[in-house]
Amino acid sequence: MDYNFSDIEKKWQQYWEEKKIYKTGIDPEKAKYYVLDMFPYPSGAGLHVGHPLGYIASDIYARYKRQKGFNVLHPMGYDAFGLPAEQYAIQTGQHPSITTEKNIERYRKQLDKIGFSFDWDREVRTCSPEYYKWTQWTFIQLFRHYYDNKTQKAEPISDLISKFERSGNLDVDAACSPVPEFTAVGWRKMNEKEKQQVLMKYRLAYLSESMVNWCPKLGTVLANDEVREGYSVRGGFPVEKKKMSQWFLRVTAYAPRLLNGLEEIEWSESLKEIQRNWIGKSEGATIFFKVKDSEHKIEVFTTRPDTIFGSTFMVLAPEHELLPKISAEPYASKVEKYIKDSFRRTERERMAETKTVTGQFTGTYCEHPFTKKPLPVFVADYVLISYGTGSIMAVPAHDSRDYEFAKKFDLPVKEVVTGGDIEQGSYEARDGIMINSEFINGMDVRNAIKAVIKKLESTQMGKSTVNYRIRDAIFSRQRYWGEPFPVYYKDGIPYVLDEKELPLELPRVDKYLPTETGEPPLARAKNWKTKEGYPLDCNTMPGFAGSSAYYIRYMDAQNNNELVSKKEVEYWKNVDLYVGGAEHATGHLVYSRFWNKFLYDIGVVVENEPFKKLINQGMIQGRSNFVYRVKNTNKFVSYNLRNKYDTMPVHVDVNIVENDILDIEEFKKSNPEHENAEFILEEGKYVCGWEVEKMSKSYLNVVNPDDLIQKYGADTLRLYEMFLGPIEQSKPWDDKGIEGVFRFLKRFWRLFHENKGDFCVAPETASEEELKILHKTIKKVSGDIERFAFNTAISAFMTLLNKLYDLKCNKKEILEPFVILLSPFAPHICEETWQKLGHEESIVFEQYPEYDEKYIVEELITYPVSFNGKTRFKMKLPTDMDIEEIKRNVIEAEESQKWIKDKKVKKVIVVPGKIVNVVV
RNA sequence: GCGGAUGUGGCGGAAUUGGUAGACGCGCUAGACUUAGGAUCUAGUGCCGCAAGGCGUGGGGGUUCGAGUCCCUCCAUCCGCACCA
Repeated sequence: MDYNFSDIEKKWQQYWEEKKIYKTGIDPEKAKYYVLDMFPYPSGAGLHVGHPLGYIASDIYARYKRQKGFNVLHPMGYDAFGLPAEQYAIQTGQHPSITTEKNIERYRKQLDKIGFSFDWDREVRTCSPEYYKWTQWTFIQLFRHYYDNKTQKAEPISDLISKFERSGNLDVDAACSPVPEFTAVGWRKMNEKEKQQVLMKYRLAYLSESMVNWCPKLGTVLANDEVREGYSVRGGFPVEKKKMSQWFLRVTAYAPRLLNGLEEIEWSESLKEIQRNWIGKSEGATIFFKVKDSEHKIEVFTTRPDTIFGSTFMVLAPEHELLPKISAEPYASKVEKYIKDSFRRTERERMAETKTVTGQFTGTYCEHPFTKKPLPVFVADYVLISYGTGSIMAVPAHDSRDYEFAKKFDLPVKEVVTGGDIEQGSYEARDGIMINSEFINGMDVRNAIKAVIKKLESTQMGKSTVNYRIRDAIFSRQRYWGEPFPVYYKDGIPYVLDEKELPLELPRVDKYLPTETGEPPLARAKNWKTKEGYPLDCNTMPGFAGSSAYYIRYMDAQNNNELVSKKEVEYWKNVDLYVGGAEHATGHLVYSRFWNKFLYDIGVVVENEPFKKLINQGMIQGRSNFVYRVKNTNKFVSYNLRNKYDTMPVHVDVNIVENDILDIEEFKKSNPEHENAEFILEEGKYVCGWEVEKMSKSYLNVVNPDDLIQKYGADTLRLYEMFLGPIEQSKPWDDKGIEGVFRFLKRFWRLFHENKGDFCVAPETASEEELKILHKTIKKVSGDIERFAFNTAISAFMTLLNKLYDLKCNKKEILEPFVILLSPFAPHICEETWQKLGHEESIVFEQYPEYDEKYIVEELITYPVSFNGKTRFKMKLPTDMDIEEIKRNVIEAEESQKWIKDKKVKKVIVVPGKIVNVVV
């Protein structure tokens, strides 16, 4: 009987589903293990061969862990809110939920065919009200909490109010937006609106006016990582700056914990480094510069307080709020013009001109905190409002941008650290001795920094400061297809709905576009207000809202009363293994860590970090094929002959090319235009060229898993995707080679069947040699799975199978463990053979074989013998032979004489069990 | 500019701690079986050389009895971030 993969796979997929094999629940007898994949956005294009790569890896690991006796939680769901469905809705008028539903159905069918071990009873969809009820619920909690720097955690706003009533905000050390100081009396004097405005500065979800990336074409605000070079990443529309009222999440409050938390999780160093850079901690000092003849102070942040005596001017960002207040005539109007111009310039223009320095004197001077000398104040767009305080003390001698600026505006350059040549350029290194710097002269940079900070603090002109690059996340989107905010406005003041009102469901609208007045689509909804008649917020939440806590919801997906019950979360805790793409390094993986830490603070979850171990699977790129059309003809010339003609490369569908050889007949059929095409062949074949590109429909290089499953079966697909190479490496997809693993499975099948095709395994006891190779494979494969080296595990299976063929071994004693070992990789064929071996239970919970050390050790070791580091021959010696004896044996060996000859043996190095090296 | 990753046969890749470089697979070559084969099996396959042998892990240098692996330096490719004070 042949290996009929399609019958076998259908049979077992049905069996698993009917018996609910993968259904999981709390089992206090077993240790839990939570394996999670990043859930997909169900796009209209369906899965391509790159998507399942990570899912296959995690599925193998989940199956392995089950057989190792763990209670494995392995769920799947859909990140179903998103722009493509909304765009489609705009074009067709069809509600996005319909398209989304359809796409999900297709994804599910494709996923099912690959044979994953998901517990589908726990499925979540971010767009279903039962799910987003809890996204909204969490938002309400964020609104009702602030971050206390003393306790280093989120605390209820009600506590903050009692503090205000007791002593105002003087003793409060909290993460907040700039807020004036007030006393208890001051607090009590405020009216409701004023109180709410103050509280808003403290909330972890807060409303704030801010400069945002406004995309008029999309009618929406974009996050910084959604804008590239002044254009929207999706759609490529121009983006401009605009002041808008937006919801924010105070992610910055958690910056230190987000940074420190990285120490305790097993993520790749490179990914942690990306997060560290994103959080961007820098230590330095805040220094206040008094503005001459004014009450105002300019606050700057610097990492080099030691260079303070080298500061010769000040620069503010164009957006800086002090500018209009301090600019003095006759410069004020010029400053105003400069600000306007810089706003008009798009990000792209500003970036294109990084070489040209621009700026404008404000007519105002600051006082140097130590020398009391006047420093001119400039506005220039090389200073960014979003970093630090939006203002700097310029030290041209020791900062290259300040240096350029000083040269252009003819400002003094004062050297304060030795080591450079300020005629040539700035000297930025931290090596050198302080000069021209009064009380810090002669110190090195490190000590000078300490001394300056000490002095600043004692004179109250500054303080030691830690600054973070990370910014609060803008949380409003002016779109339809997202979670509505559970927020209403009373007298223009935002209040959150009571939890009982949740979910606040998306209303129907006539169109999925902004209104004519530029309001978000929800403003089109009739009756978009509370029962009491207060208007509801018209924004929706961004994509990361729904994906920030989905891993928690899986633990208790059906629970309608809580985000997650105590019982469930105390059992499942957090994700042990998370598998997904590295493109989420700064988005999703920062936000969900933030989200989790907040939920931890308010006692909903029990772990500080959501994802203990994380594996980034590499991207599967496309491998495009080309044919070469002779210009202005219908003639195509084979790859290696193309230079003899004037040709043009044309993409050709990779599905009609095999090993770069074009299927000419299929090519002719593919397009009426090609029906009469002529071909110039080499050696009777048409060879195509190739290139690595993104996998995309337009490049005709999309490989669909369904087609491969049809041709080879899911088990082959699973094996091949893993066999391709290390999981973390990006690589182009290439079908060539899939035959190899297919052949392996066919050979595996035949091992259990006689020539006639009947199932047949031998009952005899296995030989020493057979047990040896089996146990070595057990050791190798389990080790490889533990370190996610699935490609080498598959090699080990192939080696074992080849060896069993050599030994003509089809003994049950060997084959049974073999089937279990292979089952996480190729579950269908293994269930089938397992059943044929006489087992009634599914192999899914069969105990994973353990290796026995006694079969691993060898009595004889083949030593490679080298002379001066070059291997010359091999020699079998007993494992337990002592070093001196090995030396004697090697030197006296016949083959050695040839290499020693008349030379003197200087030294013999023996590494027991490894190698012998003779130095002559 | 800064940061990260990668570089090994015709191809995908292996070598987990400095110890036989090229496991395993593809492809290719030759042969066997078969009505046939895009099935299966056997043998071979890093490069140069008839051979003995020599050369080989992006280039150059170093440490070591011994380097794909460690150090220095240069080059190439890919991916992040980008006026970060």
